[in-house]
Amino acid sequence: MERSPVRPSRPETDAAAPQRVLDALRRDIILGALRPGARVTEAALAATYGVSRIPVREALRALEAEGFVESKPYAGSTVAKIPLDDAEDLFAVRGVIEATIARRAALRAAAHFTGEAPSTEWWTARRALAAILDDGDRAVAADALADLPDLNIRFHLGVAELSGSASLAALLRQISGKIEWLYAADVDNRGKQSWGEHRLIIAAIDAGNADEADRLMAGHVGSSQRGYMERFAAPDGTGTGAVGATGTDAAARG
Amino acid sequence: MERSPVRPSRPETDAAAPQRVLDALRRDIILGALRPGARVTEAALAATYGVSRIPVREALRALEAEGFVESKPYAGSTVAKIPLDDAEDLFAVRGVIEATIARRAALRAAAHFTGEAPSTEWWTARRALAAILDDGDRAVAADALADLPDLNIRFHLGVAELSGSASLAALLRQISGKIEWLYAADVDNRGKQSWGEHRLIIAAIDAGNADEADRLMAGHVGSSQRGYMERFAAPDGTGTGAVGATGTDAAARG
DNA sequence: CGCTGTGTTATTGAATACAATCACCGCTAC
DNA sequence: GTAGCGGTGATTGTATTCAATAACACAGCG
Repeated sequence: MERSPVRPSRPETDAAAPQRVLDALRRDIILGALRPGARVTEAALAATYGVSRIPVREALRALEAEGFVESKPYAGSTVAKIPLDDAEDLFAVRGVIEATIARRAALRAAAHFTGEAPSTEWWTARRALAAILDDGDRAVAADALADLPDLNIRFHLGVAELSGSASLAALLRQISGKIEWLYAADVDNRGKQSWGEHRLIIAAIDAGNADEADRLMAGHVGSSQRGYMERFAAPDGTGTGAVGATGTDAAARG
Repeated sequence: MERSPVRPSRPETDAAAPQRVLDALRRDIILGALRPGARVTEAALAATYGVSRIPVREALRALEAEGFVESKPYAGSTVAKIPLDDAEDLFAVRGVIEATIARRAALRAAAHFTGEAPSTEWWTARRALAAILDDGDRAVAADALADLPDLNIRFHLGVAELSGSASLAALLRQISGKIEWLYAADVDNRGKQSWGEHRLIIAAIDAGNADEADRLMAGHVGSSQRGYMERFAAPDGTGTGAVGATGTDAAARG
């Protein structure tokens, strides 16, 4: 059957395609299936995921903005270098961002005690957080440690949504991707003892105790940082171990 | 009227087109030419800039990642709401990021005293910074205050490059865009007295004095924050003025 | 008179087609 | 033997075209 003369194809719109490719690619990079320096060509990815190059392009550009790939015009994209040197600084900044988020979430909860009605988005975020906490507890009980990294990210992003600050949530999203990348570079998770701290943080937020939420979250991130530093022990001498004035300030405050 | 059968056009590749559209759009949003809530359609922008919808798409997606526009599938893009409520938190986080950057830049300079040779990129960044400082001084002398906001951004991003931390530089880039947006929402610059502090910061960095660089940069951002807060004085009561434990901690440290 | 359902329109999403550039390889000259 | 150089292939960048969805207006009905 001949086709109509000016219709060489039939574009099938699938608005979720770029998101799928983006998530899959980012997971592959963070988990190490794609090593730093590896070339990622649009055509290959398009064939892999069964879509055209256009959605693949979108995903690659998003990953470039997130810092996971590097692109040069007409020269293609490669997986970026893992920011190992930035580890301590990233933890320090993350500590401040997360503590600020926790504080703000608690202030928002406190406002609910003084008569202000919780918004719909707040309830949605709070319910999602409860589900995440339950899932994490189940995973800990079943020793399904492989599920914890993903749940951990979702917990922290959930708190960010609870805080209502889109700007801080965006910053956290950007930085936590990098940190998960650091972790997955050698080990896949930092054990389950830190999961228990999550309920304490949520309790402080629910109670509207801003100082306590700030302090607990800072300590939570700080112990995470210490666990990382003990494991990888800064083989290079770029001042690590002495740079900690800001870092420990943020992590050990309170 | 039939057209030539298989050649309806001739794509002219211009790899810089998305960047041009991105920069122009972001400037229009930050400077207020495009108000929050305004609809931005791909076709209109394509006509405006004389390119196809594809580069416009790329620019819009990048702006979405940066938080300046919001998009819904098949529904179009609108300019996002100015994050006024996040102002204090954004300043707090920016203070920590910038102080960390200054500290790291100073540590890098200190390494040069102990025998490590400066890299080519370091020299390039240092030279660019010197030029920016001179340009700013000239602008201050000529009372060309309109040039200061742009020079200010370039100064801070230049220090980020000097620090050598691509991750922190990316975070700063994201957050400083938001802060400039806040400023430009009502006033265009915060005067010229703060420009003089820049040379002091660079002097501390060049001397390799990490604590001093950290302290000066934190104070610099802190006074910027205080200037903003005095001007806009939180008309809404979202806890502003009491949220400052983290904020003032980062801003007034030292 | 208000509301709902439907048709229309405008706008985005994706697939294909073509142009421009870069990287690599072999070749030639010294 | 090595450095410089041109050709060739591969890959990205953009323009056009068609499909699908959302927003909107209007007519019909309660």
